[in-house]
Formats: sequence, C-alpha cells, structure tokens
Amino acid sequence: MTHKKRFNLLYVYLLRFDSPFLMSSVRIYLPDNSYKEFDFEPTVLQVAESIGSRLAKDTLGAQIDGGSEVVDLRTPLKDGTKLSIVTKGSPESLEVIRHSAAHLMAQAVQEIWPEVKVTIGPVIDNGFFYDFDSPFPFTPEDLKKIEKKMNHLLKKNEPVVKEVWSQAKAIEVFSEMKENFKVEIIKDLGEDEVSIYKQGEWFDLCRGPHVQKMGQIKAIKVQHTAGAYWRGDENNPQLQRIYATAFNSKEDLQEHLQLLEEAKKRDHRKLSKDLGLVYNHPFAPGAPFFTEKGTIIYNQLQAYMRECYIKYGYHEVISPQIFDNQLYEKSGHDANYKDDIFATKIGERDFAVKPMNCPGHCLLYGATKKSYRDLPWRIADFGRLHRNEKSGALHGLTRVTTFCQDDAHIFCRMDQLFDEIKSFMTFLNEVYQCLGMSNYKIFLSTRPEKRMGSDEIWDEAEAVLEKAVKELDLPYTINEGDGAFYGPKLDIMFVDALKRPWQLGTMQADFNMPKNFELKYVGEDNANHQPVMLHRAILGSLERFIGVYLEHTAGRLPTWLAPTQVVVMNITSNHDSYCRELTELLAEQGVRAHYDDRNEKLGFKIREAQLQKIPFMITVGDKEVSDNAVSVRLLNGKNINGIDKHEFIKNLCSEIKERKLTTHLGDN
RNA sequence: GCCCAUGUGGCUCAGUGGUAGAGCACACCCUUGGUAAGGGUGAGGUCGAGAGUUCGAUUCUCUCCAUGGGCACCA
Repeated sequence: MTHKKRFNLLYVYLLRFDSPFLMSSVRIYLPDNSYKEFDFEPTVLQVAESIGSRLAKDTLGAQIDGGSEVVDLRTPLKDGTKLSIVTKGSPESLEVIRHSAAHLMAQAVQEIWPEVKVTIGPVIDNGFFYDFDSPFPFTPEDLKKIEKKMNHLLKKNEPVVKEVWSQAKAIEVFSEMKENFKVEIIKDLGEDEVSIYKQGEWFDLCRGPHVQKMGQIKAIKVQHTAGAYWRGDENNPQLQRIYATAFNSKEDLQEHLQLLEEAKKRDHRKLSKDLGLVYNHPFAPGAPFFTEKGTIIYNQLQAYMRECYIKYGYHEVISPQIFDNQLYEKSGHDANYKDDIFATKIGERDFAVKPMNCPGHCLLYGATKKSYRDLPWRIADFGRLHRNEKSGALHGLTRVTTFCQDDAHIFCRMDQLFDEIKSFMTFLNEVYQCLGMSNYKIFLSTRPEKRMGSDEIWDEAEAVLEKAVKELDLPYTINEGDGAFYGPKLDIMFVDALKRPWQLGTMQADFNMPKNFELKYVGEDNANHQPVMLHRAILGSLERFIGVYLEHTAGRLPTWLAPTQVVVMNITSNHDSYCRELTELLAEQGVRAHYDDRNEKLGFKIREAQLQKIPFMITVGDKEVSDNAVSVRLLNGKNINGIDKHEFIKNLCSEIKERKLTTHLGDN
C-alpha cells in the first residue's frame, strides 16, 4: 500500500467514527488492493463508472470477494466488498453474454411465434440453450429465421433493465400471459420477491447476470434443436430445446466453430470407418464388427493388459456366457438391472446373457475353500458382455450392446484394501502413461437412489474409498449419487487432446455381492470372514477405449498399435524383388508390413499411406537397392534417407517391443 | 424409450411424380513415374424395408428398421 493510501485510510477512519454528521462511507476494494469510496452502496456498474467511462462501457458483470460466481453488474455492493470487474476481455464475460443471448433468443422466438411459451434457458459449456413449450417442432429453416431475428434485435441494442417484483405480482403477470412453466418456477422458488429482466417490451424471470445493452453481444450462432424433458424427467412433457452460442467477437465465434470442425474430423465413427477398423450392420445395432485391421488394435491392447496382469499379480479366467437367471436373482441384477439384460426362456428355464462378469466370478470364488493366505485373489476376465441398451443410447464404439472389458475382480481382506487401491492406481498410471494419456481426473461416486444393501454398508464402503484417495494424496471430486447399485466407485475421467472428459477406468468397492453369495475365507482366528470385492477396469471396455483413443490421437496410433506398421513402396518394378525380400524380413521379425506393389506413382502411394496413418513409409528406388538401405518417410512428412536396412529393422522392433509413444508422428 | 432430422452403387454426395447421376474405390488397357491424386475404357444401384395414394412412387402419406443431434438411461 502506498504512503498516500495509508494516509487516506487513517483519514477515512477518523471521518467515519468521529463525524456522526456524515453518512458512513462505503469502501469497495479493487484487485490491486486500492479502493473506491461512496456514500451509498454502489452497483458494480457505478464503481466501474467511477474508475473510467471506457471501463464502464465494457463492464459485463463482476466477481466479488474472490468468488468464482459472476454477479450482475446491477448488484449493489456492501462496504468492504472486494470487487473484480468482469469485462469483455475476461473469460467469465462469456457467461453473462450467453445468459443475455438466451433471453434474446427467447424474445426472437416469441416475436416470430407468440404462441410459443418459454421455460428456462441456462448457460452451458461453450454456449447456452433455451427450452420452449412449442406446439410445433422447430425446423432448420426456423433456426435460420431465429438467428436472423436475433441479429436484427442485436442491432437495436436495447438496454437490459432489472426490476424486482413481488411474488404475487409475478404470478399474476405470468399467469395472464399463460406462461405456466414460469408460474411453476416462481411458486417453487418460494421467494417473496423475484427479479425480472426486461429488454424493450420483452421480459423474463431471471436471476441474471445480464449485459447492459444487448449490443454487447457481438456474435451469435443458433446451432441445433433437441427434445428435452421439463426438469429432466421423462415423465414430464417434452419441450423443444434450441442450442446456440454467443461470443465477444466474430473472430472468437469463428475459432469456436473451427474447433467443432476439428472435433468432427476426429470423430471415432468417421475415423474407424475411414481407417477400415469397424463395420456396422443394421442386423446388429450397437454391435460393431471389428475388421482384420480393427482386431489388431483390439488384440494388441489385450496382449498389453495380459502382460501387465503378470506384473500386478492377476490371474486370467474364462467364464460362461449364458447363465440360469437364478444367478442374477442372487446377485441383485434381476432386481436392479433387469431391463438391460438379454434374456430368453428355453423350455421352462429362464436364461440370461451375462451383462457383467462379477456374479460369475463370485461363483468361481465359492468353488474352493479360501484361506486368508489366498487373499488378495485377483481374477481378470476378457469375457464378452451384452447389455440391452435403450435404442437412443447407442453411439459408435462408445456405447454399444456387446463389448469386452479389461475386467478384474479382487477379493481381499479389509486390511488389504488400501494396498489394492494403491496398486490399482499405480497400474492405471503406468498404462495411461504408456498410451500418452497423462491427463486424467478422479471422481468418487457415492450411493445412488436405486441400490442394494444397508446404509451402514454404504457408509463403510464410501469411507474406505475416500480414505484411500486421501492417503494416496490424489486430488478427487465427489460425484453424488453416481455409484453402482452394489457399491461406490472411484471413476477415472480421462481428458483427451481436445479437453473432453471420458470415463474409462473404474475401481468399485463392493460389500454387497460377497454378502449375497455368502463368500467367506477362513481367517487367522480359524473363523469365517467375508471378503471385500473390488470391481476394477483400467481401459474400461475395449470398444469404448478404442473409440476414445482414436479421437485422442486423431487416428495416429503408436506403432505397436497400428494395424499396418510399415508400408513398403517400390518406385518402379525394377525394385520389386528387393521390396519383396524387405517385406518378408520385416514379417519374420513380427512387424506388420505391407508391400504396395501397385503400378502407381510414388506420390499416389504416399498419399494413401498418409491417409491410412501408417507410421512408417519406406520408399525403395535404385539408390536404396544399390546401398542395401531404406528411405523412411514418417507421418509428419519428415524423411530419413539411406538408413541401413538392418539397423532400421532393429530400431523399429525395439520401438514396437517397448511400446514407445511415437512422438515423431507429430502432435497428437 | 422420447423429440427432431436423415437413409440414393463399397465410400462421399447430386437429383427427379414417368423405373437414376458424379467423384473416389473396383476391373481391364496405356503409362516405369523419387515423397499427398498420370491417362483411357468398363462393370456396378428394383434409390433402407413394408403398406397406402396414383394410370404410374426413388420422389407424396403412414408404419417399421437403422443412423445422426439431443433428452432420459449408462449397474
């Protein structure tokens, strides 16, 4: 603090307490610790005005007392408030802009179709939506019309005015307008007063924050429509949702739209088709075929996990595909999961296709008498699972009806739990590092509404997981009510190259299933005890993982995973025998090499190999044949010419064997 | 499951109330060409399935199936 300020502070102090005739002053602190004084409680905007007219013009909201919530610029500030003004330059400003843009969209819709009723329109990541109660669905042409209308309204640059109404008045006004959803919201709020934001003639019930004038929204884009249930409940009426976004500048909007384009290019459904990895047929909805190429990725991942299983003390098992439904009655699946199980009746007997491995593994545990010395008992299973997903839920490889998890169950004693969780996290970290997936977050998902077992059991299970992450010093977030029906989970959320989160790995603590199956081990005390069951997966399902990984890498797989690792290209048919020998040599070393001997120009072959994202392209011409060498082109376009043939193969083999991340492929 | 949209050769997509077209891929021929598409010729589709309207449907209507965008669901 400067000398002058310190003096001011003292002076004001004296004024406040020694001059009863003056109104006590209100002091608002700015981020640089300086402050502004008022003899009334100023609004955010008034503070901004006192600093400068330019700042006032750019003001969109504020954050107060170090909080992250953005408050409305019309908010009166109490003495001592620490104020950080949000202007159009700050990322928080988007929230304000989008909030107002949502109102603008609702206004546009109601000006075009007065019969459409409004509900709510919140800001979401990257944009906002507004849910309308409309007698007709919006067409793409309607969306264009809405966008046009919004741009027209923007030009009018109407000021946004806040009013505070009594609950009674608000109910009366909105009832008269037949805005019944709004009336319901006001009643549910149960507040004596509610705030209303007006632009021109149009107004909406809203908590804010909002811009000063609509013209502060610089760029909007109406994106797409969707059906959505009122209050997210499928028993409620379905509304018409319109998604849109808004930005501080046309450039920012352009940039965002480009990012969406990029994400579209990386869509695993497109990539898996273009790279020839997966095939889908309407006769098997949600059940992908893996082609000969896709199967290589699938099997390589499994082989990798199998190697890790040896290191981490897991034993692989194979369990039945179809069980008598009594198994699922016993496990609790019949009560909690029936809708998703493929079931069939043969004669008088009910059968079910297994939706998960755990009940079968409980049977296998019970097959032999276990001593405390046998624990932890870790069994892994790549068994095929089938789940009868609701039709609308299917999505590429990430949501399918049949899949295979890198699944394992650990049966252990209570005192072994911590070490098991720790070992799992080490295992997971090793795998994710190997795959270049270092960015992941941990969520602790707690008891869901639909669950089995007593609250005491749940208390214990949740506490065990929480204690473990705390002791391991891992940062985590609680995900209330998102646990499995048999136990809480630690969910691993992988964040991909485009910053999108995906749930892959999981570690679940289950005290319920061991109880249902009356699982026991004989303790040191020669008495029976119940083991704890841990359900865990690192990749999640192979299908889902491959989908996510394709998007993360944009299809540029590390060499060890690439279906074709090397393509050999001759320049003329004179080099044919050399190429043939080279390809055989590579194959002998276990390298997946393809010889492109087509009568085509080199540029053409390169282009195809490039589009197929093959890590190594070898070109062979007169030079290479005479030097017994190879020239290599990498996916990033770099060339390494004239390497000794054997040296190249040696290096390549070690890259594959060590499962190196191919950084030379370019930025993933 | 719900709302909306879409479905045309292997792929990407035009198009029409009078039984269809392009590019790529494919086959054959010419071309032997050093780092992202050489040229020519040809074959290939009862326009997702079923029903209806119509003299006539790939086109209009309905139902179903699948896919896409969401919602809900995701043990």
